[in-house]
Amino acid sequence: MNTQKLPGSTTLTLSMPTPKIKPPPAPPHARATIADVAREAGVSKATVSRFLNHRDTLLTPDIAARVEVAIAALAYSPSPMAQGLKRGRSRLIGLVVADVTNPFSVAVLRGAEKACQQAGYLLMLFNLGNDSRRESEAIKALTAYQVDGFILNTLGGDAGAAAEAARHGKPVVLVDRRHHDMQADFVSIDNVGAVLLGARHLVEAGYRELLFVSEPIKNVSSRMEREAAFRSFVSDAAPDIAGLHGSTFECTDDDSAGLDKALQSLRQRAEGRLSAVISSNAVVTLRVVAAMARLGWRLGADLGLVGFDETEWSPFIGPGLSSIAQPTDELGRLAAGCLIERLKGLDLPPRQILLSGRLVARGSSVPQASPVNLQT
Amino acid sequence: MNTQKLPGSTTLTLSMPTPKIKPPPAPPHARATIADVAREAGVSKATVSRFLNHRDTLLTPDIAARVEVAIAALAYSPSPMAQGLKRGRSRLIGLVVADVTNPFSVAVLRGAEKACQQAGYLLMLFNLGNDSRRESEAIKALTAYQVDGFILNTLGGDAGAAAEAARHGKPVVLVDRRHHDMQADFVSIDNVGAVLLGARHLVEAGYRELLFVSEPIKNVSSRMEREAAFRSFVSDAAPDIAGLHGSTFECTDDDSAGLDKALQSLRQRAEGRLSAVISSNAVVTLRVVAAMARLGWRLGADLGLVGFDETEWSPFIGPGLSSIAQPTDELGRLAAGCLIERLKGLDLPPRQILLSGRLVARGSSVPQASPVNLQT
DNA sequence: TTGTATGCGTTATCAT
DNA sequence: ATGATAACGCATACAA
Repeated sequence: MNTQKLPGSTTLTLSMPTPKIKPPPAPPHARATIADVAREAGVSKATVSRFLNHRDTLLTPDIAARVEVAIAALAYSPSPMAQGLKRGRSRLIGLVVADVTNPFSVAVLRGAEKACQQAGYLLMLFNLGNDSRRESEAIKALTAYQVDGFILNTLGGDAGAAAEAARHGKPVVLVDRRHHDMQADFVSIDNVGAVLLGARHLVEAGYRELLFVSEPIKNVSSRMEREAAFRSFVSDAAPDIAGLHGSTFECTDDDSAGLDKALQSLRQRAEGRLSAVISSNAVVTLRVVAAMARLGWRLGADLGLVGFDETEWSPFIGPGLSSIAQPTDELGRLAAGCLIERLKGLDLPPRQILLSGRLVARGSSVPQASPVNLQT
Repeated sequence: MNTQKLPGSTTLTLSMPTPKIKPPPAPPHARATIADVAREAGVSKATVSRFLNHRDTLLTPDIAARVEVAIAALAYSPSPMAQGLKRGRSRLIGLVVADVTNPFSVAVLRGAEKACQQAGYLLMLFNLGNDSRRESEAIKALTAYQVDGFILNTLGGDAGAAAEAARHGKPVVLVDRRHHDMQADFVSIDNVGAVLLGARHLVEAGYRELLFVSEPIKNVSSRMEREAAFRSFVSDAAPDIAGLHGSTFECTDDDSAGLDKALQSLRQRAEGRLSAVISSNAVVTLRVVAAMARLGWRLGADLGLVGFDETEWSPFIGPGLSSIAQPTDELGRLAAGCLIERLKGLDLPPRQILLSGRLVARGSSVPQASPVNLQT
């Protein structure tokens, strides 16, 4: 043990009493490893590991104490990477979002992130930028990182992608948009109820010619459900309400002219009856508002409007935007909560959690010409 | 090799011709490892690894081809976890955000996420929820995961935290808020220029009694810079402009009464001169708008307003909100870009990248009583 | 109760 | 040019 070769060390002898040949006392600012702690505490790595993971299996108080101080002294914390490699799980949760631009997504993100943090999970974010083709890419990248589970708020176009994740045994929770027959928890607003809330409100306010404006339905479940709910509301209620009529319109990002035309023909159809729009989310709402600005129409008076998603700016658009508020924070929290329960071992058939929306009535749904300055 | 013990396998012999004892051909849906590929291609793990990482060191075309098909056949992709453990880097970037609620943060996040994705990095998100005490917690959690670098948009109150990250050799880029004398790249809007843009615009429009409204300045650099810029604009310009006067106000989340009072005393001070507000970000802008709604004042006519941050809803608040647009997407992209350059080995002294803002003039900064309906 | 040894999936340092 | 092998930091089955 004495005459070992120390690479790169000449045998110059200084006035050091005991040469103390221990391996270089750890490079200045590298993270301490479990081995360092073990050495410091004079125990084996296994003991340290047990102290960390199985505090139930009794250790000698003496030893436990030594390990504890060593850990504190070295500011040791285990490497999640190594743990992940060994355990197969990572305390990471993958969050895939269709579009971070959408206020709804951000709000959900916010709730989910908070819940994850509290449970000691970190979030890996993947934004699709509304490009559904990248969905499977996202899942792949995230599974590569051994995320323990997924929160998905995607178009679900590439159903296979998410399904594969589930097949790998990773729990998945879908938010707002359900994928076709997937084994996964699902957290969403009660779309049927929410649409009813908005539609009834408009009818009660006196509007009769209704238009449901949505982003391209494609196969997005929430859009389909909302549109279907609107349609059936109209056909159910029409017999009882004189002059009630409804139609729908899909509005793309780049075709503002099309939207203008749709709104004009709406009022034309109305022939004196009051007409109104239900918009399927905040992005669409803003498009409708922009169209009305172009047309020089007044919210409420010339055209009623109730939009999905309550935002901080809803109160301040024109006479105030009436909206159908979603409990976004709660949705995010619940989604994360579901996932974490599963990760803790909960084994139940897929659940559906439907939260109800809340109507926030403002000036955009009152037909009487309203004073045009701001009001809360 | 024949009579080895297969744990849990009785020696029952079926009509299988060749027993083909190879280790269970991989549990159905586990990810393929480099060993699987090696076996499939009939080469060593080392060769596969070289094929992946050192395509420059020539491999026999024959072998390379075999490896290639094996990889494709098994849909193999390396485990970032294992790579991280071995290499010490993870292709992960930590993004710490003071407040995901702030539209500015989200916009930056969006730009950064895109750039990272393109460069093959994934984003780990940590939201502080405006709780600066959790800053070091965030850094710690993220370093634990071996993130290769940080993008920080935080209060910087806990300067030590970020500094420590830098000390660990991890590159750091600060967005919008610089920390006290930290060795890090810094990406931001040119605050002085931006404030000038807004202030000059208001003065040109005829406003004379100016109020700068900000969130609590604390030690946040961007808030300090903006406030200072406002102050020096006023003192510089006052000699040349009759009746010009300016003051500042810090507005907290919960004290709407205080804001109301501040605005009222502003108009009182004005004594007939036109008064206006510059707000330091979108959150504050909304607070000011809310206050004006409470007071029943008209934007532009009763009080001028120019706010930092252009949003999708800016055009539709009252007569349109005049704003100082920040190139948020670009800021995010640049931040990520800086970081990735560093990760590629670039070794330069810390850079400062300042982008200039753009004034978007709308109705909220024209004093003439404007038609109250929406206009773009 | 504690220590020893092995393996998780990679990469890198040796040989060959 | 390719193959065996030893880490990386940790958890665990097994031995003591």
